[in-house]
Amino acid sequence: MIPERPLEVLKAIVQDYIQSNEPVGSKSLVERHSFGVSAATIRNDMAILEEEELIAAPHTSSGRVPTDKGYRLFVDRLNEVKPISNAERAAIEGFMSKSSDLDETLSQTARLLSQLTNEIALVQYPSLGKASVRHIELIAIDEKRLLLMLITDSGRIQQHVMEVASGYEASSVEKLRNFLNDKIAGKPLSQVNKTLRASKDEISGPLQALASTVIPEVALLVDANSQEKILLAGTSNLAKRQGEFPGSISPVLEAIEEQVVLLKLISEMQADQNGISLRIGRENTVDALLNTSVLVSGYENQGSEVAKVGVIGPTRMDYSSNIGAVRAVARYLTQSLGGL
Amino acid sequence: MIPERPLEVLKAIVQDYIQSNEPVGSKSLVERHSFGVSAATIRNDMAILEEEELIAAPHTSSGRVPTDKGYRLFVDRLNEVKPISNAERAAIEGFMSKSSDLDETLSQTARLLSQLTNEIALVQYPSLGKASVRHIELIAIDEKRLLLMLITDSGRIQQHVMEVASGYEASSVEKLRNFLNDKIAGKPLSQVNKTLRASKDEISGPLQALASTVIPEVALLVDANSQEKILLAGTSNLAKRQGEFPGSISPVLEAIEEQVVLLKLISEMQADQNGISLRIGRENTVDALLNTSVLVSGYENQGSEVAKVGVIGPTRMDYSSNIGAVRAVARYLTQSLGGL
DNA sequence: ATTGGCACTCATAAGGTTTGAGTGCTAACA
DNA sequence: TGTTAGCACTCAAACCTTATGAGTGCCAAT
Repeated sequence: MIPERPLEVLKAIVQDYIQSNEPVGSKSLVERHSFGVSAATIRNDMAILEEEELIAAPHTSSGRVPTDKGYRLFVDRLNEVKPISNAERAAIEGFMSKSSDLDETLSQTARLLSQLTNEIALVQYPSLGKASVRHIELIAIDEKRLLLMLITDSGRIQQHVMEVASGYEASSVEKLRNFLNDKIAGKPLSQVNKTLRASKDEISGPLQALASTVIPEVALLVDANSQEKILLAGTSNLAKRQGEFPGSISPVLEAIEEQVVLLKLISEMQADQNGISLRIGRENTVDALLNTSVLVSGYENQGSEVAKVGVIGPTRMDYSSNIGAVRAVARYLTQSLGGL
Repeated sequence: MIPERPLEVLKAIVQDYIQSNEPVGSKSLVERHSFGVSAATIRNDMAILEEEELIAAPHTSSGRVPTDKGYRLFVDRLNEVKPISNAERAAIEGFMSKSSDLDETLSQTARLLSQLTNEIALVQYPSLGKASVRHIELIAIDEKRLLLMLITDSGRIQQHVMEVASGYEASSVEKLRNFLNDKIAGKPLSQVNKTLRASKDEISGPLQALASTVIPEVALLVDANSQEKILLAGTSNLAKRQGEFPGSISPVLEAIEEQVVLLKLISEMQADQNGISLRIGRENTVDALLNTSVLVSGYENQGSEVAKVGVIGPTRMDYSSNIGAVRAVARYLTQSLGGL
C-alpha cells in the first residue's frame, strides 16, 4: 500500500506534467506545491512511485513522467472532475441548436466537443441493435430507378438508390411499399430479414418481379444500417499539438481514419459508475494509439444507451477538464435526442 | 525570350527537386541529365533563370529551387502529362464500383484519388445551379414530425426532419405532396421559391395550416441544397508528408477544414483547354495555402460541367502524375454519373 | 521519518571548426 | 559569341568540445 503523501506527489506530477509537457523534478514540485517538506523527502516519495511503476524517467537524472499506470491511478483515485465553466455551458447550449435532424445534431456535437477540449472528438451514430423500423419508403425516381429509404425509431435515415428493370407501374410501387410497411414497420431491425424472407411468397402476380428486385436491396440496406458509424471532428487539433506527441502523429491519424478499429475499441470499453470509460495509452489494444487516451461516455435515447461520444488525445491530456466536457456534452446530447 | 537550353534546365530542376526535396545545384544537374555541356555552362543558364525569377536560392550558394513562377512555366510549357499506368487504370476501374448512389460514388472517388496521388483529394458535390427538382417527398414519421425530401435530377438527395403542429391527417400529407410535386417537379431550383410563393394562395381549407408550416421548410431545404459542399479524403497524407512542407501544416489543415474558403477558391478557378485548372502557391489568394498547389478538373453530368474534383498538395507536387490522375478520375466520374 | 550535503549523470545549449556542395566571376578557348 | 576550366568565396549542416544546470541517489546527521 502506498502511503498518502506519495500519492499527493503523483497527483502533483500529473498536473504539472499535463500543464508543462516537461518531465517534472523534485525541486520544481516543492516550489509549486506546498508539501511542507523538502525536496529530498519528495525524492524519497518519488522513489516509491518509481518502484511502483507509476512514474518513469525518460533518462537517468531527468525529471519524472507519469506512466500509463500512473495516469490510471490518478484518474481513478486522485482526480477531481472539473465541472464545466459557465462560459462552456453557455457555449454548449448555444451551439446545440435545436435541430430535429439527427445528422445535424451529431455533427454539431462533434464539432462542439472538439472545440471544448482541443482534442479530436468522436461521436458514434446511435446503435441500431435495438432499433426498429419506423417506416420504409419507396419512391420512383425515374423509369429505371427507385429510391429506397429506411427510417428507424432512433431517427436515423438511410437511403439507397437502386436500379430496377424498367417498366414498373406506379401503382405497383405503392402496393409494394404498403406491403413492406405492413410487414416490417415496428419490427426490430434484427428481425427484418427473417420476416421478409418468410413473407416473400405472399406476393403474387405483377408485383412479384418488382418485389424480387427490391427485397434483397432492403436486406442490404438493413445490413448497412446496422453497421456502426463514427463521426470525427477537430482532426487538425492533432496537427496543432504535434509537439506534444512523442513520435509521429501520422500513424495515429491513420488509425483514426480506419473507423473499424475505432469502433471495435470503443464498443469494448466498459463504462464506470459515472458513465465514463477511459483507455489510457497501452490499455488501447491498438498499437498506433499507444500514446493516446480514448475517453468516451455513453449517451441515451429513449432511456437506454445507444452509442458513445468522446475524445481522443495524447495520454497527457487534461483528464479533469475533458471528463467534465465529455460528460456534459453526452448529457446535452441525450437531452437533445429526447426532444427529437 | 528565354532560349531553349535554360528552359530544359528549368525542367530538369523542377523534376529533380520534386523527386528529392533538396535544392538542386549545377553539378548534380549535369550528372543526372545529359545536357552535353559543363556545369559552368549550366550555371550560366541558371543565372538567366534566376534573373527571370523562375528559380531562387534558399540562401546564397546553395542549390536552386523553383519559384511559383517557375512551376507555372513548367506546367504550362514544359510538362508532359504522364498518362496513368495500367495498374492505376485497373485500380480506378476496380474501385469505382458501379453504385447507383451519388454519395457513395463521390466518397469512393475521393478516397481513390487520394490513394492514387498521395495528396489530399477533394470532390465537390454536383452544383445545383442548373439542377432542377426531380421529385419532392413528404413522409409522416410520427404524429409530430414529417420527413421532407428533395431529389434533384443530378441525383443529389437531401432530407430534413421537421416538426409540425400535431394532428394532421395522413391524407393531407399526401395531398400536399402531390400539390408540391405538381408545382415544382421539373422546375430549376432557382425558381422553386418564387413558384411556391406565387402558388401559396391556391391552397385552402384544412391543408392550409400544414402547408404554411411545410412550405417555408421546403424553401430552407432548397437554400441548403444550393449550398455547395465538398468531400475530402486522405487528410492523413498531409501529416505523413509533413517534412516536405515548409513551416507548419496545421494552418493548411485548418484552411481545408474551412470549406467555405476552399469552395470560393475552386469556384474561381478557370479550366484550361484540357479541363484542368491549377493554382500554384501564391496564386491561391488564401494565405494558408501559400505553399500548396490546388489542382482540379471539372466533371460532367448530362453533358455539362457540374462540379470539380482534384487534389491539394505542396507546390512541389508531382504535376505530371497528378494531372494525369485527376484527369482520369474526372473522366471516370463523369462516366459513372452518366450511367446513374 | 526527514533533511542537508555532495558526487554523479546527462540532455541541452553554446561556441568553434570542418566539410562540402554550390555559386559567381574571370580569363582562356573554339 | 558561346563554352569552359579554374579559383576564391559563401554558408548550411555536421561535427566536435565544453560548459551549464536541472535532476538524481545516497549517506550521515538530526
